[in-house]
Order: sequence, then structure tokens, then C-alpha cells
Amino acid sequence: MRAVSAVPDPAGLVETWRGVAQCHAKVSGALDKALEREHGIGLSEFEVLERLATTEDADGRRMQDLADAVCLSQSALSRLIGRLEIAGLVCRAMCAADRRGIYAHITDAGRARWEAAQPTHRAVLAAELPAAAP
Amino acid sequence: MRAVSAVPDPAGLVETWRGVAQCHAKVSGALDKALEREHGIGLSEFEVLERLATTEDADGRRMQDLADAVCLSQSALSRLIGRLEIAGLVCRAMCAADRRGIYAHITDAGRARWEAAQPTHRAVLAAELPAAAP
DNA sequence: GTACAATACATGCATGTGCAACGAATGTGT
DNA sequence: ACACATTCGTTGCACATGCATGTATTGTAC
Repeated sequence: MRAVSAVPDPAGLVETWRGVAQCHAKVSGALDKALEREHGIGLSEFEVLERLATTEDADGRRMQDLADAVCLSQSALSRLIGRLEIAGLVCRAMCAADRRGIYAHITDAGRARWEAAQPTHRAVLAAELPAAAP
Repeated sequence: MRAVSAVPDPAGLVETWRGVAQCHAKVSGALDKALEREHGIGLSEFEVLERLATTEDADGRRMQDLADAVCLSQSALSRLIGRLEIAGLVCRAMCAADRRGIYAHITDAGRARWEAAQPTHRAVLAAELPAAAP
């Protein structure tokens, strides 16, 4: 029922885009407020913690890799990791092979914070996402 | 094929949300850059101009009404209209009935700018939206 | 009619973000 | 070995946004 994979029809395209934009605004706003209020972290912080917590590689993940995953610019991610590091939720570790690279890995406190925040995240998603994307 | 209207299943919910977020990031970034580069206005400015241009009411639209339509806070819209007014693309007019209210209406220059920018907007949408929302 | 709540918009302030420039380290060609 | 381009992350800067507050106007209760 959606013109997502259809031929680019101008009117339908705009309608689809407005739907995406509106859905994103509502849900991301609700997520950000709930996470901030109940766990003291923003949505971007949560997303990064989640990627780090669910990475099987014990070394962590590269900065650029993370930036792509959460759709942030390089600079935004650099500062975001800086904030999380000050809060003691992640650590930076130099990469031995390529000394330009940095591995970010989650700390125990960071994992605990993520586990505490996950139910909130899922609950808001369950409440807002179906309503926002009919 | 979409879990949009399905029962709130945690994993699928997260997956759907990531899809929406990624789609929004890619498309809004592309739109903003293209509009800024080719027409000197940002995506928010374009969206507001479009709402004003396609309003049948000649008086324009109320500020709060516009804020809801483009998913911006009231303060953000106030400043946005301020920028557009300085650029000569919109005008503010006091509302006679309720002197607290303000009507924003588009100028000839604003309509011309919107008409010039619309093809760019549609083209980027046609190029990025289907690719970003498969 | 006077006091009080509610609405509509503007503004001070703090913050997160992207762009451009930078520094450090690695790869490449000669 | 040396110069040069490239990649990775950080930082200075400008700016748009949201929150809280302020001001003006309207509605409501008494």
C-alpha cells in the first residue's frame, strides 16, 4: 500500500517523504525526551551505546564505523564519544595496527546504563512507532 | 512486507526504527545540501515556503499551525519566519480578530524562490527516497 | 469590573551538529 | 629515502534548535 518501491511519482513521493519526516520527528523526539528524563542520556548516546554493547568484537568499534552506523558526522561522533568518556560509559583505546585509528569500547557502567535504558527505548518505540507510521 | 502495522515485536520494531532514521538522515541531508547549494535556502525554509505557497487562504497561515505542519518548535519557527522575512520571502501580518495571532504569508519573491527550488526538491526525492526506503 | 488562568508569539540561553581546517599516521610513486 | 596524496580523528567556528521565560492579548470566574 505504499509507493515506496514504485515509479517516482512526484506527488506520491512528496507524500511519502512527509510521512517519513513526520514519523521521525515524533518518534525521535519522544525517544530523546524519555531517555533524557529517565536515564540522563540522549537518543544519540543511547544509539552509540547500543552499537557498542552489541558488538561481538571485544576491542570495540572504529569511530568512522560508528559514525556511519548512527548517521552522524565525524565531528559529532568525536564529541559524543568525548561526552560518554567523561561520563565513564565508554573508553577510547588506540589501535596498535593503525595508530591513527581509535577503538571505542563500552565500559561496565556503560553496559549497565544501556541495559537499564533499553526497556524505556523499546516501550517508547512500541507506543509511538506504530502510531506514527500507519 | 513491512512490519509497520504489525504487532509490536521488539526486534522488528528496532529494525523498522533504524530504517526510518537512516532513511530520514540520508534524504534530509541530501535535500538540505542541494537546496542550500542551488537556491540558498535550507530544507526547513523550503518546507515552510511550500506550505505557504500551497495555502488557498490568501491571508496566510498562523505560526503555530505552520510549526505543527513542519514539525518544528514554536521558537524555531518564529526565528525561521524571521529569517525568511529578512530575505523578503514572507511577510508577517497581524490578525485583526485576535491581536495575539500572526499570519505569515508568502511574497512574490518567496513564491518565485519556491517555484525555482521545487524541481530540485523533487529530483533529489526521486533519486534518494526510493533508494533509502527499499 | 477586577483578578486569574490560558493562549500566541518573541527572546535569552545552553547545547548538539555540520563544515572546514588542522595534525598525526599511513600508503604510494619515483 | 623523499615528497605527496590519503585516511583517521580532533577542534574552531557558525548556526539552527529546544527549553524556559517574558510580554501582550484574550477568555473566565467571581
